[in-house]
Amino acid sequence: MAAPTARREKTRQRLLVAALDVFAEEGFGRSTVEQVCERAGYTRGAFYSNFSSLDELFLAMWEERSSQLITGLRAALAEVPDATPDQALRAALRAIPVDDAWYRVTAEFTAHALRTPGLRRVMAAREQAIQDTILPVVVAALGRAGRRVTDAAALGQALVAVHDGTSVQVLLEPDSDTARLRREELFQHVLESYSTPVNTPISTPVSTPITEEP
Amino acid sequence: MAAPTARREKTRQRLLVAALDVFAEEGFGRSTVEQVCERAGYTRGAFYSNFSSLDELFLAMWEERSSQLITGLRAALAEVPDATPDQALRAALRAIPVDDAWYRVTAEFTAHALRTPGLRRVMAAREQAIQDTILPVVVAALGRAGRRVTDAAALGQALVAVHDGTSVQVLLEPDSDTARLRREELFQHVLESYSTPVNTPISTPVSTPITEEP
DNA sequence: CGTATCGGATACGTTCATGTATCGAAAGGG
DNA sequence: CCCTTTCGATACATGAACGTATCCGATACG
Repeated sequence: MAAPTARREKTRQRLLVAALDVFAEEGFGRSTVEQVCERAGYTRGAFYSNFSSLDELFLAMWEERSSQLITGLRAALAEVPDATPDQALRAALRAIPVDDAWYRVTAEFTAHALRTPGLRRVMAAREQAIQDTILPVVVAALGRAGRRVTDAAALGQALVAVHDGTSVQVLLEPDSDTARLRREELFQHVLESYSTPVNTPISTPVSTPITEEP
Repeated sequence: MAAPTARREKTRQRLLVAALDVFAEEGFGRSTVEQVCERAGYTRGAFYSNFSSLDELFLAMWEERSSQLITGLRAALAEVPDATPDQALRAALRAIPVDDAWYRVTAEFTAHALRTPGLRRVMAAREQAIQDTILPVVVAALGRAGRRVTDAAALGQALVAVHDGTSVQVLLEPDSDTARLRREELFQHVLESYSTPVNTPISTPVSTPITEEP
């Protein structure tokens, strides 16, 4: 009973993979248990033996997938330990590409999470994990470039926001890549805005000076 | 026949209003025609007499709602013609509050649009309209503050991205408002990054890592 | 007023997804 | 090698949502 027997694990895995595809194509709300099973090559019996509801599968799939992304991101960043901010940025963007299918699923999951109190925390935690993964690398890279980050937490939040916000724009115009270029531009502006050169002792804060300490 | 008779218009309107509520609560995919009708105080007969599918209703509702938002935004900005960038920003954020229900619906609509080719264009057009509404005001305000915008289109895209990206973060932590503060902070950084003081003759080009200006 | 048309309600039949309960086959253990 | 347990397939009953076709009341119009 304690052993998740290889077979079981495999079908579970195939169901999770199938779920992403189906949800991306049909939308979560419009997806059915049978569609997922069919795509995975099973019948509903297998499903109900592994999950109790589509909701549960959705959560499991999203958690697995997003933690895979974080892992990949961490690995990619670890490969360029001495990167400049620009290089680090590019490495990160390469590790987390703007994927159409994944974006759709994430958008729906977000909506779902916002209306399901328990899931809010899950999402918030995931977002925090992303920031915790990026920040040390970004701060270090900026440091190497002679810049000190003033408010790391704020920078982390800003980077995630920029990623999320620009992803749609990039996906909305698949043919042209001006959106993609502007996206990188924006990232660089943010990196600059949230850091100051160590040489310059005169720190000129923006309009509202916010240098807080939690 | 050409006249949409007052009665018809009223029920159509009530259906649209009900739709937003239902979609926000249940999610679009999980919503049914009957739920919408029930909330609006009609039966399915009324629905099929006005719309041919939930998809059609969804689109109609989203278009109406979002153009209302743009109208409101335009009006709010028109009321403060001599605003500083900071004032203009606050006026805009007041006109487009971060609304939980509307965000959920928008998120799902985005996902839906990304998987429905025809809707992509609709969304893209709407995004463009938003930028066209904001930009002149923002550019003017920055001008009054002695700043010239270098690349207006890029700024518009950035502002929208920041709005979208930070909205989730604000909604994810409803109790604390640090996210909300950081959101404004980020907006201000962006306004600064995409403009340069007219005094300074040395124009520092955008992309590559550069020093901060003023 | 009377009448014709329009708009929404009611009443179908049908399809489809769900969840459970049961059965058979594949692993694993002695 | 058999026996037990586990896992997924099959069968079934139920309920829900759909779309249509029809009917009736309200509204505009002569």
